[in-house]
Amino acid sequence: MPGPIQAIERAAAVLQLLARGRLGLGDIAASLNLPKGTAHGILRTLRTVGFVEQDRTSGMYRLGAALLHLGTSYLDANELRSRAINWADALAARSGEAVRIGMHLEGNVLVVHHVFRPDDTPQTLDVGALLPLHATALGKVLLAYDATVAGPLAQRRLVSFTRRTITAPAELARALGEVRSRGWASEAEEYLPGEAAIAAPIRGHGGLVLGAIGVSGAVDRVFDGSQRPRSGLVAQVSDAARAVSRDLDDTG
Amino acid sequence: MPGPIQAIERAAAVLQLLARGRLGLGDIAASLNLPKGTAHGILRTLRTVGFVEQDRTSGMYRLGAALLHLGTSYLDANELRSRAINWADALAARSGEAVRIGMHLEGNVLVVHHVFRPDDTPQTLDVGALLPLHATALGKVLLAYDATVAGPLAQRRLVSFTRRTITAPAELARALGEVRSRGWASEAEEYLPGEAAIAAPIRGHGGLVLGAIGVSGAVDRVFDGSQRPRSGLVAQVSDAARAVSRDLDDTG
DNA sequence: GCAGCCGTTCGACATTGTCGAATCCCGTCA
DNA sequence: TGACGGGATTCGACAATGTCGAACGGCTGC
Repeated sequence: MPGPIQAIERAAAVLQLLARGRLGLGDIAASLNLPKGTAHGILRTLRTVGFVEQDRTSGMYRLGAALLHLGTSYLDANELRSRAINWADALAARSGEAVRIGMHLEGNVLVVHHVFRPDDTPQTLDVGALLPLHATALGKVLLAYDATVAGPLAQRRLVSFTRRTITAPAELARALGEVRSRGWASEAEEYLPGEAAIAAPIRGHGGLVLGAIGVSGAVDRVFDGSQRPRSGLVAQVSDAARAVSRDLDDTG
Repeated sequence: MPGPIQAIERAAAVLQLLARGRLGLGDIAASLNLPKGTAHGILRTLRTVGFVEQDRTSGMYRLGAALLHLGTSYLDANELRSRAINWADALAARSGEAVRIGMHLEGNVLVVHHVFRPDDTPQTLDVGALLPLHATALGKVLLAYDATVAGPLAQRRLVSFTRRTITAPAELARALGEVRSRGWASEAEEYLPGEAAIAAPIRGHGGLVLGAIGVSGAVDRVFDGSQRPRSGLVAQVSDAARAVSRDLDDTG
């Protein structure tokens, strides 16, 4: 494979950096080990195409509006998401909980679809959000079934979000074995206090795991009195996952 | 201003192209007047950074998942949106209609926020969608108040979406004058049959129009018996727009 | 009014991307 | 099965292009 184009790689790195928040030219140049002049040229170009905007007064750079449209255009073309939308709605209605669909992206779970819990409480849409692999039910499913996901994670430190986050690699490995044997994953207060989740794998052509679908909600609704995921919810999630997989296999 | 970086400009053009749908290498090269080899190098680079994906079997290219995260990261940093969220919720609750907030992007209205109509009917989120300037209430507001928006549009043909879409430049100019004198814009079945909308400008520092906020819904709910926008709704929208503007001015 | 910081410009250099032809791969049709 | 065709991909020589670091200019806060 011949070499990638340097300027484009650098521009992408700049965008990834800015996704974490607005930065000044100096910070950007320093983070990427680039001369200020070079970084400025990249920024200037990204600004002309609308991928980056600059604060008039402070001079700081932030992401631009054109990226929003590109991001949502990705969603429209996403096979997994478009197939899963109907099943996700049904799952949310039946389970009474919020439903999310996730895929692997560079050591994270990328949320590609989100159906609000069917009640009137205000909720924030987290389509496009990145979640940790090891602390969410969606992520555990991806880790358990996709070798290309699990490999890179071995290098990374398992960061702790709550007291119950799994941070020991051995313990995570055991949990993933359990996921594989049961065919679904769960999580209680490992990422957000008071929140629990259940997820199952979505499979494509030859059983290949493409993503995960799951419900999440208050821990006392998702888990029963004996600290276990409610079996009714588990069945609903598993059924939905199988339905999406069948859908993908039929037409894909 | 020194020249922008060619490779990055081209990469951006490729992404904009792919936002319209998946394409083969040949199509991309032809559309951009590039040799296939050059286009391939750009695509290969965009693939390594996750901005583009390629179909294993057909070889076709489509946008990549990394863009989704960038797009939503833009939303998090967007001042206008974050200020307006609370007011948009309130407007939706009071009016009983869907609320959208739009900004100008390259001759279109970019939807940066969307609150569903507060009932149980299924609705699709169109944050990130691009709407026409001349056929929507949000767009008319932007056209009426922002010279940098109106200028470029003069060159473009006014495409027709329904029988009621304004396609004559003179008629549009008259309508925009009316918008300026009233302080708000409306639209009935000019974009989607059965749909009507009302919108008002959101202003920043020195009265500069940054975007627009408005409601949209069934034409017989938004308009009254005599084909005019319901005055109650107009007042609600105008109030919301003023509230957001004040919010922006206070802290911006 | 001075010092330091930060974004921006500039021009010489050679690294880097560009180009178009040649190659490979795969699905299709004879 | 074998030849065809359309597509993606590779390759290497060329020079156009991006890179670099130093110098500039405007701003803020001492």
